Amino acid sequence: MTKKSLISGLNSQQKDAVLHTNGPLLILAGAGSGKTKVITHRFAYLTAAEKIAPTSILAMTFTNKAAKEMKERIESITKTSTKGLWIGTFHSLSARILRKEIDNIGYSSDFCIYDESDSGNLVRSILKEFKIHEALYRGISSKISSLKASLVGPDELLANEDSYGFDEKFARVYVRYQNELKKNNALDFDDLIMLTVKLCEEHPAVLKKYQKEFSHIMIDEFQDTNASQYRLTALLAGKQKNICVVGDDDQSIYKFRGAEVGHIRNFKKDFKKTKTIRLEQNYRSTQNILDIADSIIAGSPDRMPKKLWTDKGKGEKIYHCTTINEKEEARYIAQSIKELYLKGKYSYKDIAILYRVNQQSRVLEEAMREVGQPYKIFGGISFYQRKEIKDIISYLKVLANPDDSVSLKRIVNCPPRLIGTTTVTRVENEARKREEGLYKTMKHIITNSGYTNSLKDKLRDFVLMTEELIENRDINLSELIEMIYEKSGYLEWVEEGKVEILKELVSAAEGKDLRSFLDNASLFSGLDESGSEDSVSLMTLHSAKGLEFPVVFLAGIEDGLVPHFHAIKDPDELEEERRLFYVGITRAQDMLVLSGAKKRRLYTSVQEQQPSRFLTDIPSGCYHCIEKRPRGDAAISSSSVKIPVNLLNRSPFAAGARVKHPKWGVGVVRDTYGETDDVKVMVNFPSVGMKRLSLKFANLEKI
DNA sequence: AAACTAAAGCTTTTT
DNA sequence: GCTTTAGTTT
Repeated sequence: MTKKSLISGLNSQQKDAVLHTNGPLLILAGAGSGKTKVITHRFAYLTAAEKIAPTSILAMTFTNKAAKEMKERIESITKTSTKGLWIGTFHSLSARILRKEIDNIGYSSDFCIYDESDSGNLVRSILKEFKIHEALYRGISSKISSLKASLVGPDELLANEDSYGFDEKFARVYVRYQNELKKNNALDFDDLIMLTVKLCEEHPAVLKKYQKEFSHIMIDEFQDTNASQYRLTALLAGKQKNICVVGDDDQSIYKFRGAEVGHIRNFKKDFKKTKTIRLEQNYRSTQNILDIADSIIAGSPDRMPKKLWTDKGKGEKIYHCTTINEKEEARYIAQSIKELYLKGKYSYKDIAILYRVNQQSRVLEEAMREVGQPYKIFGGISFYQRKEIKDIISYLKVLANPDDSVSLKRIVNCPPRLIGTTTVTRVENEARKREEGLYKTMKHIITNSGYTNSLKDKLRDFVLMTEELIENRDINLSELIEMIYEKSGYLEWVEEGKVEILKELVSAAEGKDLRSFLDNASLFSGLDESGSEDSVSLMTLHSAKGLEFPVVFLAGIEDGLVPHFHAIKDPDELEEERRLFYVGITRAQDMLVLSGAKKRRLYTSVQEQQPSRFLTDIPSGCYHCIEKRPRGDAAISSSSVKIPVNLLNRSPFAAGARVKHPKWGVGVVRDTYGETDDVKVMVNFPSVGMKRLSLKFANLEKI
């Protein structure tokens, strides 16, 4: 690609951003302003025009999805593969550095990576041993995580006994946790970053090497960086300071995970001579939507000034609908979606319902079923978090790294081998005495006297099986997994219905090697979401960040939900709620509908709800209010039988079917209704628009 | 080891 | 309210 064509499709600010290749660059990228386009074109420009080696550019994102999109778009611009380049998430790229260098700080390079549940289990077993109430493990895990995110390791905590709200008991757990991780040859998510920082700080030669290697650095979603990530980027940017950060302080919504919006707001102070570029042209939303968004975010203090604009025109009206309760709200949304769909302009995948808490999805889901609209809820448990998958992954982890006692404990009695808690505790005590891992201790027990025969027999069976599997750990991974299913008896033991997903795991492993497969299993939250079917998307406001939809419904715009009642006391958290609302609004391209209920059931009690306080920041006249009262038939419809969505679409002329009419040609069925002997369908024909037809008379042909 | 009962949760969650 | 999980029973 030529130099010129790389910048030809860009607006002037985007061009400036691409062309500024030396020194720190801060790109304030408003919602929908084409930031990925800028990053990818900048990457291509650096390599094509500035002759920077692609391997010398470090491009870090937060999510695998963002990394994947970045790679794909770079590939399509440069027409070259991005394989082996330094494009990826903070965690995966850090892991890559550590695999090479971690022996410098006394770890082994074949470490395994613990996900949240693995480290949670480790914390729990420590609490148990320390006789601390086990149910506290969640809070303790998250405290450990946030300390690590702030680069406060156990040593730092002990060295500053008077800070961080020091608690001796907690400190003991923390120290022990970190020691156990090391014994298990394991790193948790936060270690991946924290230890990379430690590596760089304690080994200047290593740091220098990577500073030299990465002549240019780009960071996406910079407003989401936590202290350790910020330190890492600052270290790597080093003297060359060819660091380009892209983000939007208005969209900072992850403070609760350690993200500090100050990193982007103070970037210019930390990096002298930073050039700042604002991307303010929005290519996503109508002016009406941007006006609402602006009136909300304008009330945010300390923000970096920005004003989004569009040449799209005013667009559709924006609505705010109030209903008597959350069920009516859900029904209103589902009904509106149905009407919208029947008008034929939008398909289901163009529509999203966004909400503050997952709990809200329940009523919305119910209403969608009642009205018979297809939907998909995002953000449930992912493939790799399912119990059966985690079990098998644990087998693999043990085979790759027998020191991993957390995974070992997970599989030792699964399927049941009569090695229950008493036996495990017995082995654990022995392991502590011998200062060895569980697996080594088991091996010791079966070959030495002083233990009962029944204990030895049970453990011997398990160890022999494991040894056999370890011997085979280098064979084709799919075959290895099938061998685990067979030798462990797992496949026979597991419930009928679960066999299918175990088969999926085998095919997911096809052609991969054990180590990288395990890294991916920990570092990836799920398999690729197959988003091909036409359905409405339901998700939280948080998960919607980075996405866009032609039509967006924001449900539960009430005080207590947006802003959430946990966030109302603290001004900083309240501001984050405002930004969250802003993120929700700016997901919409053409149509935006806000809704709220007067009464809402939250847990046990029914609460009187007030409209969100943020709504008062919107000038009157910017949106239209609707007061929805339940109609007389509401009671009847709520008691009507719920028809599963998949049954609704069984007829050959179900919604979504493509049909051919002798006169009007090909069209798409949008709805069916009427009795079985006189079924009527609504068909959208591109030539003539929506038509109501009776199947009896219209000579429709399914194609 | 399955099956039951009691109890504790409960904001958001990129890795 | 409802779901998940820990603990107890058989």
